[in-house]
Formats: sequence, C-alpha cells, structure tokens
Amino acid sequence: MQRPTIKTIAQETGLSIATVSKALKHSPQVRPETRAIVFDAAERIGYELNLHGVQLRTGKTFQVAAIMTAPGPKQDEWEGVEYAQLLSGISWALEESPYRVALFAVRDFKESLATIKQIVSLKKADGIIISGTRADDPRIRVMQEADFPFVTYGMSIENEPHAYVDADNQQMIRVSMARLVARGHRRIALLNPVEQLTYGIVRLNSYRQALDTAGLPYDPALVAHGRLTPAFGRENVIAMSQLADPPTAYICANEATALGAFSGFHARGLVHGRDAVINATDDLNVSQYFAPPITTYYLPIGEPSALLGKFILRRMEGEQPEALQILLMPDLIERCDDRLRPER
Amino acid sequence: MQRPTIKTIAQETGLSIATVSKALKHSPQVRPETRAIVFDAAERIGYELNLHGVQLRTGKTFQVAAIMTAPGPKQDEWEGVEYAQLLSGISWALEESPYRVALFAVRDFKESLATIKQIVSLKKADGIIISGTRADDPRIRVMQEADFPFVTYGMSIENEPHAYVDADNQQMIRVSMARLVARGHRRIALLNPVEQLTYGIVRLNSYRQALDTAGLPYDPALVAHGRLTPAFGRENVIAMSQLADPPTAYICANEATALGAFSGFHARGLVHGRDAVINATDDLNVSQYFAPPITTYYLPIGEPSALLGKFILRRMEGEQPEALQILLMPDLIERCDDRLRPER
DNA sequence: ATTAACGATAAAAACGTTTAACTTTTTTGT
DNA sequence: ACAAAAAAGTTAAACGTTTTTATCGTTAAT
Repeated sequence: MQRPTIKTIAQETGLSIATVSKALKHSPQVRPETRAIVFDAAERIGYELNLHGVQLRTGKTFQVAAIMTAPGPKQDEWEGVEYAQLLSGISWALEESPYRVALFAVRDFKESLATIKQIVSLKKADGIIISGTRADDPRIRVMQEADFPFVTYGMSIENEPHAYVDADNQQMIRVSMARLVARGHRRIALLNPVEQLTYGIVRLNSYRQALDTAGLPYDPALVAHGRLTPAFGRENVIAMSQLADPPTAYICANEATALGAFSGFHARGLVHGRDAVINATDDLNVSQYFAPPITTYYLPIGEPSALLGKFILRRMEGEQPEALQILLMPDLIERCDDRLRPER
Repeated sequence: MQRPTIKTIAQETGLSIATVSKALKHSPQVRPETRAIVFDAAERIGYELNLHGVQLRTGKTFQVAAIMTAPGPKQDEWEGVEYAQLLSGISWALEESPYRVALFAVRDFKESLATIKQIVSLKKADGIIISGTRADDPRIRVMQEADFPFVTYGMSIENEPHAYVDADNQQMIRVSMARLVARGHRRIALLNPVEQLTYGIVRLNSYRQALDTAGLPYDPALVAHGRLTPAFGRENVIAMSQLADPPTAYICANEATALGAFSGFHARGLVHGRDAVINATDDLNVSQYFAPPITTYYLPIGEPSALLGKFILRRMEGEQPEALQILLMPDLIERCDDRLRPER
C-alpha cells in the first residue's frame, strides 16, 4: 500500500488533482459541497500532505532555524543556559504546525552571522530564531534587508523595530538595586555579561541610574563583564572582595555566575549574609538549593520560549514585527533577607 | 538571476542533465574527464544541490531527528543535562554532510515512543538519535523492526545489538567504590536515576558487586532512585543522614543531584569531609566550583556527542550497528581526599 | 435568441532531482 | 576488419504538489 496522495483523492472522488489541491487549502474557487467531498475522502483514506512536494513546488522548507551559540568542545565551561527548555518550548509551540525546529549550532558570533547569511540566501529555513542580541546587531540587519522572518530572544537598541522576546532587565535591576539600597547596601557589584550584549548594556544603564537615584557614586571597579561562567563569578568575587572598600552585595546575571561567586566566598573565607550577599537572575530554578539559598529573579523559561515559537509562526504568516514585541517581568523570589548581620 | 541547477550545468557543458547528475554523484557510468568538466562548471557557476528535488525524488529528508525528553514547562526542575553541548556536538559532526539536526521535543517516554513511531512510518527523518535508554527499550525495537538507522546515547540490555555511545558506568562505579572503601568508608549511598534506565541498572549492579568484593552488606536503604534534580539529592541526604547508621559517602549520578546533596548537608548541619563526602559524575564541569570542590568522574560531553553524530552518519550509510558501539571512560578528578577527618 | 460574464472544474506545466531503459560510441577479440 | 561486448551518454518518466491557463456549463444582459 502506497501512501495516499492528492492523486488518490482525485481518483476516489472523480475530481481533478487541481481541484483537490485547492479544496484542501480552502480556496474560494471550489464549492463548499465539493470541498466537503474532498475532505471526506481525505479523512477516509488517511491522506497526509507530503511536504516534499510542497517544498519543491513552493520553495518553502517548513523549518524554523534555531541558531544556538555554544562554545566549542574545547572550552566547555558551563554557562547555565537552559537550552533544553528553550528549544523544547519553541518546539512545542510549533507542534500543531507543519514546521520543525532545525538546529544550527555555531561557535561564536561571527559564525552565527555567516550561518544566517547562508540560511537567508539559500533559503534553508522559513524563519530564524536567534539569541544573544547586540545593541546594533548585524545579523538583524541582514535578515531585515532580505525581509526574512525572524524573532530574537533579547532586544536590540540601534536596529529597526523587530520581533523580540526578552526579560525586562531594566526593571529587574531597578527593583533589585532599590531593594538592596533599602537594606543598607552602599557598595553593590554588578557581574554582567560581555559588553556587546544588549541586555548587558540595559542592565548597566539601569544600574547606573539606580545609583544616581540613591545618591551613590558609580565605581567602575564594581562592574565586571565576561562570559557568565562559574569561573567568572569566582574570580570577580575574589578580586573585588580585596578592594579597600569591598562590595557588600553581588548582583549576578545568572546562576552559573552565582555558583562561582559562592566558590569565591569559600575561597576568601567570606560568609554569605555576614560579609556580603549574592543576588541573581534565575534561569534554572536552582538557587533555592544553594547553601544558603539566595534571592533571585525567576523567569520560568517555558514562557519566553513558547512566545518565541508563537511569534515566529505569526511572523512567517506576515504579521508585522511591531506587534510581536514583549518584555517579561521575572518574579522576585526573596529567599534571604539580604540585610548584613555583622556577627551571627 | 536564478539559482543554478543541474540543468544550468547541462547547458553550460553541452551534456544531458542525467549525465550531470551522475557525474556529480561520482557514478562509475561517467568518464573521469567528463566528471571533471562537470565539476568545473558546477564550481564556476556556484551550483549547490537543491535538496528539495532530491527529497521528492528519493524520499530522503536529510534530517537527523534528535529526540529530546524535557519535562513539560510546568515542572521545570533542573536536571543538569547539558543538552546544548550534546546537540551542538551532534550538529557539528553533521556539518560537512547535507544532514541537519531536527529537534523533536517530547515530555515523557510514552510520547517519545509515539514520536519515533511517527518518524519511522511517515519517514520524517533519515536517522534518529535517542537517549535515556531502558534495559528493554520498546523504541529500539520499533526502529529495528523497521530497519531504521538510529544511535542511542546509553546502552540497552535486552535488545538486539544496536549502535550506541555511553559512559562506562560499570567501570566508573567499580573504581569509585574501591576508592571510597580504601579510604575507610563502609556505608556508601548510591543516588541513582529512575529504575528503568539502563545506566541506573548498570550502576546498581556494579555497586552491589563492589560491595560484595569489599565484603560489605547491601543495604537497600542506602540506594535511591529518582529524577536527578537538586531536590532529589537534598531529600535523600536529609533522609539517609537520619538513619541509625548513616552513610559517610554519597555517590551522585550527576551534578544537579550533588548540588542538592550539598543543600541537604546545609539543612542538616553536616560538614563535607567531616560527616560525609559527596562524589559525583560530572556533566557540566562545575563541581570544581562547589564549596568545597568534590571528586568527580568527568566526561567532556563533546566526545560522546561528536560520536553520536559520526555514528548516525555511518549508520545511515548502511554500516552495521555492531561496529558502532563504544563505552567511554570518564576521567577521575580527585578534588578532595575523601577520607573523613573527625574534627577539623 | 444570442452573447457576455461568471463560477466551477480540468488540463497542463512547472519546481530539481534520480533512474530505468534506451542509444550511441568505444573497446575488445578474433 | 568486423561483430560482439562493454562503456558512456541520452531520453523520458517519475516523485507530489501548486498555479496558470483553458474549458465547460449556467446565468444574466442585451
């Protein structure tokens, strides 16, 4: 038994394949009664659209390219990004559609740009999802110039409006800082991602603004940029805690960094809650298992990832990007008072 | 300017498209000189194979389905699996080939079986990679019966021989146990994955054998099975440490569990190295940042993932599965002496 | 009553490739 | 030098769909 095609339906119903094709895609050119007959037959014989035929004829690929930047196998330091959840979320959002997630792993930014250019020019996918956006992101420009549907996880600043999903970093840092200041902290460190990333810039700006509001001076020695690995957290805590006027609070951009920060505490003999505290943005829902648990902003990754999937579908259907922009506000989870208690 | 096709090459060279097609795929039916002419022309006009044509004609999809089991968005407890690295590794291994990784996210085992059945019967991919294998895995049977190429990350026990990549859990536990026994431990806990998983069974068997060898009794109270989350580690440490004769060492199946075990230590006021120690299998290269760092077995994920990619390619080319089986031995990284020091 | 317009369906071509079947050219053996 | 065999190349059909163009009734307009 061969897999049934529209030809089978045509034979079955006595119609031509052209009419069957049109009926199946709800063309107004075919009478409702005829359409019903076609759908009946299709149902009965278990017809399923063969994507290969459509692909050849129309050039559609039914692929959504997810560009994933993972450092090469040689430097596999954990960066605490829950790609599994992110990708699953996207994949589930596409479940009802004929689209699938095609993975494009790249080593670095340059390679991601090259990959995107290739996808766009050779039409290897119908839509693209990228993350790790920069303030002025050339990848976004490439896709916009080609009028190629895409959604970014993370905003950009200088680019033309485009579809994006992001956490509200501005707000997050503002509230975080106000909370720490209210609890008596005057020296607050910011452990930020590499400088080019939009969310790093947003966080830094918000941080400086919060200092201003609180009437505190900005000290560049309390801000670090880097790949958000445990090593990064550890090294910065070790360095900053040796300043003449060391920080009493560390705001970490993710949990991998926070874990490293704890390791730095351990190395320097610092006690969390006595000498300083750590706050973080929570990707993994894992900070509650730190010893002690720390205060975090938690955004269940399922939310943004489902939105990425929905947005790319709507974008591929031609919806305007301006309608597909959202900032999600993570929940503050206070696991710690975060006031310093000099002696315990 | 249209994208060049074999027709373009045919015009360019004065040959027929059939000859061009054969030349491009190194058919013995075409003279080497002719082939050279074809390749020259192809190069010159920048020809690239259009997969859609091939797909329609041959039914090939050029997709390698990666089945990823991620719990639904509602229960997103971190299980410390570095899917990003795993998927990237596979993706990179396929880079030179026309194949791409297509992601199929599923919520649980049942869904993964259904998805695989669908992929096999509707030929939605040319090869499949799965993980989380069970001792007698129905998914493996489905694929074998259909003679569908696949590779598993993780062995099976009852199934017919198939291509797999796995860590040598047997050996790992054997050495681990011998080492802990040599350091004076008599009560050793095993924090194991859910019971159905092959590697859980292998680890348990190896554990019991090691106890035998050391002349120690097997105590079921020291073995736990469950999803390898921090919560799992924490709860079991809390419970086991309250036994009349509590364990002095905990062997965790991954780092998420180990992190949770630390949280359990914290909750119970236990000190690592004084009351008990934690050993783990290291997925993330992150145990060095625990406070204190712990002894682990570390298998850089790049290795197995690259092998998965290579194996599926060779399997799709028709190579026999028996030749595509490998057990990788992780490196022991001793970050701790792991002898108990009663008072510090 | 004739024709124009319209609605519904059919015919046919096209997307780019592979491959079975066929034809032409070259090589081999005598 | 010739036929037979082998090698190299061509023709044509096919994969499943969409879409442009053509055809056929039917209805409306003159």
